[in-house]
Amino acid sequence: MSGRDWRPRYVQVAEDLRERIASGELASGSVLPGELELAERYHLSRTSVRNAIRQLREWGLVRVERGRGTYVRAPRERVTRYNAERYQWEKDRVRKSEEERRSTGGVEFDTGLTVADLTFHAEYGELRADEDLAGAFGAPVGTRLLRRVYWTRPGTDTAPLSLARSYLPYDLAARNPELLDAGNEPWPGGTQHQLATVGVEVDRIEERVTARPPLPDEADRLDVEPGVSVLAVRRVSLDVEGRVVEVVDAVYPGDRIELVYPIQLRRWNGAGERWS
Amino acid sequence: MSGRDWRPRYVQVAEDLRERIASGELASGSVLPGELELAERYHLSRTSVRNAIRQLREWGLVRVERGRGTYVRAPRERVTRYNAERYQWEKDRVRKSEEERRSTGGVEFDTGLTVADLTFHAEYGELRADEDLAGAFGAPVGTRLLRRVYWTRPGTDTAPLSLARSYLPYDLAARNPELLDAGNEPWPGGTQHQLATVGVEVDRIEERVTARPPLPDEADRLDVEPGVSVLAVRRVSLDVEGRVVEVVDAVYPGDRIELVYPIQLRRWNGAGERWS
DNA sequence: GAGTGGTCTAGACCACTGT
DNA sequence: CAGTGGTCTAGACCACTCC
Repeated sequence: MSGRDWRPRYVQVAEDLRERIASGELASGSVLPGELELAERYHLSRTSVRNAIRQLREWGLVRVERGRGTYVRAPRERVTRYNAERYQWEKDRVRKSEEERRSTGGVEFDTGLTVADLTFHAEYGELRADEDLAGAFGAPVGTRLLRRVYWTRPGTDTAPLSLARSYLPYDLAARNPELLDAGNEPWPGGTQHQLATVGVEVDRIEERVTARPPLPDEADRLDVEPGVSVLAVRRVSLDVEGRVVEVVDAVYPGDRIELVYPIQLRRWNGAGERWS
Repeated sequence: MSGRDWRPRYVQVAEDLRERIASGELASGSVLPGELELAERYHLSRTSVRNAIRQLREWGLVRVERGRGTYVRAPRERVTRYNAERYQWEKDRVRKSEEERRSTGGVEFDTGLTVADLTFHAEYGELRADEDLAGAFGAPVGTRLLRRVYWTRPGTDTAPLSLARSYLPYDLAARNPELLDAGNEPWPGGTQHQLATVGVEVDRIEERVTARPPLPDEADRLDVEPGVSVLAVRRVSLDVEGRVVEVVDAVYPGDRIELVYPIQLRRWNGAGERWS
């Protein structure tokens, strides 16, 4: 370094380590030197080194494991989700044969993987709508809901790609008792097919996207460092009569997922140069 | 507290302060006691108190100002952006009179505010496409681009709602020299009208949404604490011939913005109960 | 038992803000 | 000037992992 560097020392250390990771000197998967050793090397206290490491965690560059060490993360490839196309694809699939439906699920749509490569988890439960959910359903507080929790991940990876809480009106789901049994998951054809078995055609889906730091349990399950961001998506499905038939709160690791939304505008159709 | 609380002390302090803020005991806008005083009150070291305050910052509950103090944030109302409707509305407006266009801009569409209530900033510059932008435009690296930086905020608030970098192919923009002059901003009618003056009809817009921690300068400008998340949106506009006519990289404070995307599915149209 | 990261202490000096 | 938050030190004890 030539001249003074006025940034705090711990920022300089973080920068230095960042460069070493980027250059491959610290290969992904390898262990960083222990905090005491880093402190010695950089002539700093352990506290300052820890501050530097906190930066690296927030940047998503390292993963810290208690009692073991600090590891360089594999550069994460982003998975791109085309939700609009995906839901249409799921809807089209509802009317295909069970065999066809069984062969692929929604995650494969994103990743190209087959069912065998995926770890899938589902938990079912019951719930009374709180104010928030009641508002989403346009139903009274206390309405009985079927609550389902999912997480999916590519079998090769250790990191789930999504964590989703789905809510269905209990009375609606109960029309087909099979829908109340978590043992039937993964359901061939997905939620839209499940809804179809009780006579519901999904017509319109609205996604509300926000970003926030992960809650502690989400950080665990999605394997994101606390301090990294997650995308929180609330997905509301409406049937052809405009009734809310499902509400999903999904959480994605912000650094591994990219959500793509296409917006088609109406054409002017040969109106020529009418602008002023 | 009854029984042992095994969480770290600083987490307990953060929780305690969180509850005091939620209950209104610490009103929004008010100053927290200094770190030394908090340390004394909780019988902790200043370091531990600082850890607690770091949590509150990540939760977006307090804002820290150096040399002044730590302030309780106003609970942030979320602004909801309906981008699909918004772009259609902007497109429709292209063919309205200049007077009509002049009266409202895009931000008002979201907030209901009028132009007078808004602070608007634009900077123009030139740029050669790097690999990333060249890929987005489907053009060679080094292609000349017009680069425009915007930020907007409600005049009453101190916090910008968005920070956007827009890129246009320079040769396209140069067909109307007025488009090269930042002095013409805010342009009545927005980008779609600007493009219309050089003969472009925008047909399709694609938004790619990700989440990440803010860069230091973004944290400054958007007034989010470092550690809080931002929504990063890349918006690509295509004209009726499928050419990329604009690329925008927009950043929104994740805790103040909600992006809504409607997804309309094709109807089955009286096909009846064909599911198996 | 040795090594790791997580928490915590009791100091210190600094730059910045207000009066 | 006094008070604030930002950085930094040189220790300490703990729970956890691995051998």
